[in-house]
Amino acid sequence: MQDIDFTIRNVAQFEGQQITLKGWVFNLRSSGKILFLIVRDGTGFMQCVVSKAEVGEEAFSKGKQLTQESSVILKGVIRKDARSPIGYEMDVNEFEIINISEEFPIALKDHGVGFLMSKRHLWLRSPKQHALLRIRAEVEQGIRDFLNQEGFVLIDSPILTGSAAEGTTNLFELDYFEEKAYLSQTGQLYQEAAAMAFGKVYCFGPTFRAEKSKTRRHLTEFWMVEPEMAFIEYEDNIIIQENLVFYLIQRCLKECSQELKALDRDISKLEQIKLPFPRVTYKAMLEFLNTKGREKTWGDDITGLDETIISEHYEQPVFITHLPVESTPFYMLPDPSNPRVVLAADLMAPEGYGEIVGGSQRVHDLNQLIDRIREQQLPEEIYQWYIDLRRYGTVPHSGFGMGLERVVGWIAGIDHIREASPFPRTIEKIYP
RNA sequence: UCCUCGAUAGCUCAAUGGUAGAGCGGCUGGCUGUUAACCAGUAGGUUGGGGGUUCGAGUCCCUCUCGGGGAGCCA
Repeated sequence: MQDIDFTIRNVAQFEGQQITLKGWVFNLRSSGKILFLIVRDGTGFMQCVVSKAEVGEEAFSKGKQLTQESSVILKGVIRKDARSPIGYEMDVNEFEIINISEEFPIALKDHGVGFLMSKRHLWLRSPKQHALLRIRAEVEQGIRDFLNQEGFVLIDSPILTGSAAEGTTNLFELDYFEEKAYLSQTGQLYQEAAAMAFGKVYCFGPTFRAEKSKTRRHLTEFWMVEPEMAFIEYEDNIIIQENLVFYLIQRCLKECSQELKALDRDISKLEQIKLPFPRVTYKAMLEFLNTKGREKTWGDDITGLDETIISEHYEQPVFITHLPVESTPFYMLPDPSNPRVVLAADLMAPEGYGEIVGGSQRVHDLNQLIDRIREQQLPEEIYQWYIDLRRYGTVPHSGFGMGLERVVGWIAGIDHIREASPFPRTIEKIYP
């Protein structure tokens, strides 16, 4: 029964034992009498040695027919070997070929990203992509574990919505039984409703933006976690955010060291992250940007280039706080002590990665909310249910949204977030 | 939507306006310690589509299509 449990990831437990390995030939080299197979089983990569002396003439010549990505079942003994990157190899004494793979399109050499994305269904098998998506899985699980420990309840927001949440960004429109509906760009407003029922809640799922963005930071479909907390105000909201981000870094350093190594990530950059994260007001950040040659005045957006400048300057994630009221969504609460700004903060990851979290305290006063909706000339009718939340036992509350692919991209140290998604959707990529 | 760069063998790329090539991958053979192995041989092309200039276009011009990078906007 023991060999059923064998995986390359826990190979060390099987030294000296006869095991069965089921997997795929990642690469192979052969000579007249010895065949080296690098086999992957989904958990890792390991070299397996087939020698003619061990398996016999007939089996050996059969083995020489193997190609890259052929599927095999190998039986053999695990042996410690200093030459192996994982410290162990397998001496094969018996093998079965499930399928001789046709010529695999992705050779073991450099390819262009356009080609690799067109073969995304096959590219997932490559070591770096494999490592990246394992890190994504760890981050996702980490987010759930952290929030559950903190007493949050998962309340899924709908993906099909009848109205735009923020009114500004482009939505994917679709026909909903002869009415217009949209793919959700945020679950936040629904989370506010849920927070009034459960206290601390979150949603975690795909969101959609039909903006024609073509940058390393954008996807048209991306995953976002959106916690929302009743009775939590601006300050505590920020503390939860930095604790979550810090937790995710620590967790990946601990659980994904192999993956980070496979990606050549400089983990010292992650190891030096410490709490609390610095906070800089929007106003002070404009002054900083102007010392870097930007010409920013009050009300200007912090653009992608600005984000790069900021996040290359700071070694820690940094909050940009007290954003100008005129350029922020209607639901953000103006600062009672300075109505020109809102009690909101965006979190910038270091090393040039830019914004990963955006959060704010929400407007909870009925009349103030109606005023802000009117100021921004939004269609009041469709927000009636949201306005209702301020009629029936309204309380101060706060929340934030964190982009999964951006966090994964930063932790993994990749240069474009599309690789942090198994099947990324970008402006011109819907297949495969 | 705009700016910019690009499209040549399966892939990554080369080729001054003058006979389309290399490396990798494939195939055949050789090799008992290779880590994207190495050595020898071999097959593989409507140079993205259309139009134009020219004695002659992969190369110059126009246009369309597709793709990379970036802007705006945002997580």
